[in-house]
Amino acid sequence: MNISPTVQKKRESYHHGDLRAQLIEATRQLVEEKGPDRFSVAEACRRARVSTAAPYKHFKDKTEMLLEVAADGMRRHATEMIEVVAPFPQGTLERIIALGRIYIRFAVAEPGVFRLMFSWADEDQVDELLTGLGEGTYTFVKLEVAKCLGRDHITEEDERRALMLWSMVHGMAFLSIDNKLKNERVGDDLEPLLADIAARVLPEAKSA
Amino acid sequence: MNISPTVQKKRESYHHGDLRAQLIEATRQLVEEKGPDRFSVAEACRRARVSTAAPYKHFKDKTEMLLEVAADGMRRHATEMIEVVAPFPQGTLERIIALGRIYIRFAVAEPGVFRLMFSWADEDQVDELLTGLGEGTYTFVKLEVAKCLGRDHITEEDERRALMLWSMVHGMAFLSIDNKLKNERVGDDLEPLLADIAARVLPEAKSA
DNA sequence: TCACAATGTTAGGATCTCTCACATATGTAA
DNA sequence: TTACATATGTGAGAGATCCTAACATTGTGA
Repeated sequence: MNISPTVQKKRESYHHGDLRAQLIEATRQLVEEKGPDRFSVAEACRRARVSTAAPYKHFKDKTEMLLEVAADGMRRHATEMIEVVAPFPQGTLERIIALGRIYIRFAVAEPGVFRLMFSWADEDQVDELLTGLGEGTYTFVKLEVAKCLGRDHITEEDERRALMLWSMVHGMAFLSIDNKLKNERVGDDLEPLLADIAARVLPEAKSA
Repeated sequence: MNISPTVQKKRESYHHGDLRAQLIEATRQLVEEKGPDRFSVAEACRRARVSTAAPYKHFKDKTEMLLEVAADGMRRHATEMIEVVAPFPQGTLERIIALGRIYIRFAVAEPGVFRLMFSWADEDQVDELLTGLGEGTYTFVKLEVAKCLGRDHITEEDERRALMLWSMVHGMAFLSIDNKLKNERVGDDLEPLLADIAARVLPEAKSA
């Protein structure tokens, strides 16, 4: 088992120069390759070619390394969602559908990171940073829903509709990455399914 | 830290008598208390008052212990779902709503087991048993959907509708146990939300 | 320049999973 | 009942992990 060239780096000096960033990258790769549970600090160290004690100069513990990867995932996820609605006119179903599509695509493309972002029971340490990031993104979604219903501020009704949509794509994302949809080939039919769902939850919205 | 009385048992004989069952029960308890990731075989042994080598006479490895708990969860989950529709007439939305309610309640009541049942990336060993059990339950749900739409066998359209419903409750279950719904008090409003969702996905169904 | 902060390493403690050899109980056949 | 196989426990220990402590090397600001 040799080292991935994207992380490996011949080091002639005692100090590393860029260890923190390289450890995060190694962590992200390992979380994808092995899953968040099977990630080990020791293996990330091997990839970055440092001793197993080195990470503790940069991170409090293993959890903090994973947290960094999760937070980065949240930020990229949010960025993607904001970018993906841009081509479509405000208040249209197309924007909602695009959000759902990218949500599920992210989960399928990076299931390890997606799991870290959401399904993490690690109480206190995680909740501060991640829920902050998550709430920001969700507020953006709720505003999109509000605009579909002809408003420019979020009402309780908008929150109800947004929650239905979020639950649906979130559930579909997890069912996909947990391999529960073998017989219901969702990959092919995802697009019409998303459109159908969006229309059922937001029948009032105009459609382009 | 003392031992839970439900598992502890004074043992005067060399042999245990009921170790396998008690280990499974200890595993289930620990999965709930600490989460599936932080479960350790060693601690289950302490609770059952046996050496750390004892479990390997009954289980291949740690994964097999967890698998046993997950499979038991699947069976109980399925039983609950079958029982909960019984009071309502066939083909009514009430049955669908009852299914959604019990689905989410199970997740909230036993988040550790629920996570084991679904969010488990442990490839081969798991997929055989658990997906078998899961598919059985899902077929039952699909049949309920079909009956709501006036059929007694499952069509592609039924599968589409069932998938929407499953995704929605599955997503809501995970968002709940992952504590992502702090601001959207779902606990109180779950019932009307479920009814709303069911009506949107199955508008053709009669409602009692 | 030179003390000090930053960032590496080595060594080791505590814990964990799992295996191996051995101990003890239980059941079955003569 | 006795003898032996099988089932099920224990103790010891290999190998891996997370993390800390003490020490080594380098970069930097007064």
